[in-house]
Amino acid sequence: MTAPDWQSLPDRLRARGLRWTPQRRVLVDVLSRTRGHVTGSQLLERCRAIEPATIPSTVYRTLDVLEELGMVRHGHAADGREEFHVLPEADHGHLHCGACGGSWDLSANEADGLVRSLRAGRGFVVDLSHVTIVGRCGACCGEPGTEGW
Amino acid sequence: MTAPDWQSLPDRLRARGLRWTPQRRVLVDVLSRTRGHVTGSQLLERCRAIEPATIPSTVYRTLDVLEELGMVRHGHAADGREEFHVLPEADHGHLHCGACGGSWDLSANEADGLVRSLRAGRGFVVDLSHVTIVGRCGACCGEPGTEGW
DNA sequence: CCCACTGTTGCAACTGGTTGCAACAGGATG
DNA sequence: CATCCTGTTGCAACCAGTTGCAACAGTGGG
Ligand SMILES: [Mn+2]
Ligand SMILES: [Mn+2]
Ligand SMILES: [Zn+2]
Ligand SMILES: [Zn+2]
Repeated sequence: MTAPDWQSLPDRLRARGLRWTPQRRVLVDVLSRTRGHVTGSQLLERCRAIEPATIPSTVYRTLDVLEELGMVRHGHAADGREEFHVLPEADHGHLHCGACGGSWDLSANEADGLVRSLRAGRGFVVDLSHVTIVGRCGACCGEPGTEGW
Repeated sequence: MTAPDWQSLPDRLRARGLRWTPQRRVLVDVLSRTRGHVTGSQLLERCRAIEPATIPSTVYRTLDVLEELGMVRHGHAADGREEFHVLPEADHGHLHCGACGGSWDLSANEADGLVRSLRAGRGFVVDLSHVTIVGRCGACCGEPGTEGW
């Protein structure tokens, strides 16, 4: 969970027998200026702003590579679509309100109870960055709401 | 969370101004013989086994209607795809091992700590049927594994 | 039994994303 | 600088699922 080192990325790719290509340069450029959550299609869009010839499959395949290298991490939004986190955020999960669409981070601290009890009771190790809890936020709780869960 | 009453479904639809159609009959027939989790495309497949002319959008739209009536409930598998639960199972979440692909139910009991603390700390009410915790199961935990999270 | 109202269907276009494959191009080597 | 190896790209087909819309068909009322 250390800060992403974009400068050394080309060398780390080559060290693994992988390559530093113009297409990867564009995506890394976009990512290095991105904070928080982004979907694949948003990243594609931003790459196309720089290089209109960008191909979807290339972007998605490169994201896979970058995830293996630990440069990004994906989770799933409430609708199940992949959402990428650019490091170096602390590992965290998400809360999502199905009524108002709001989204909040779930700190390792808050998830600690669950994480501990699953580890103790089952030996199951939780991937916190993949945890998305859907429900209804405090503000929406009393109100008649969209059943978009 | 009571047992699904497929017999009275036609009347309950009509009572809401909705209709009991041949297409819905096929899907309900399939659902009434289904236990556990199913994806939409699996249901489509099974409907087509009975009525080959079955149209995808009709199935998915009908599932939405049935979910509003409480006959099914959807969650999201580890890859984010929708997965339907046919009642009358107790409300529960899921654990999914990213290494071996295994899947286990997460009882309300086990999730209680998290549910309570989110309610207390934030007023957030968790939709347990939508909770899918991804990670690594006890068996896979030591072993070198697929990073399919 | 027929009518009219309106919910539902079929269809076609579209979205986001994935896959197999042949052509291409990093980059290590000499 | 030329060569070769193999990772990567572009493309086209495909997959699961969604949407807008015109035609269709349950259903309750007369
Ligand atoms: Mn959902
Ligand atoms: Mn995932
Ligand atoms: Zn809310
Ligand atoms: Zn496992």
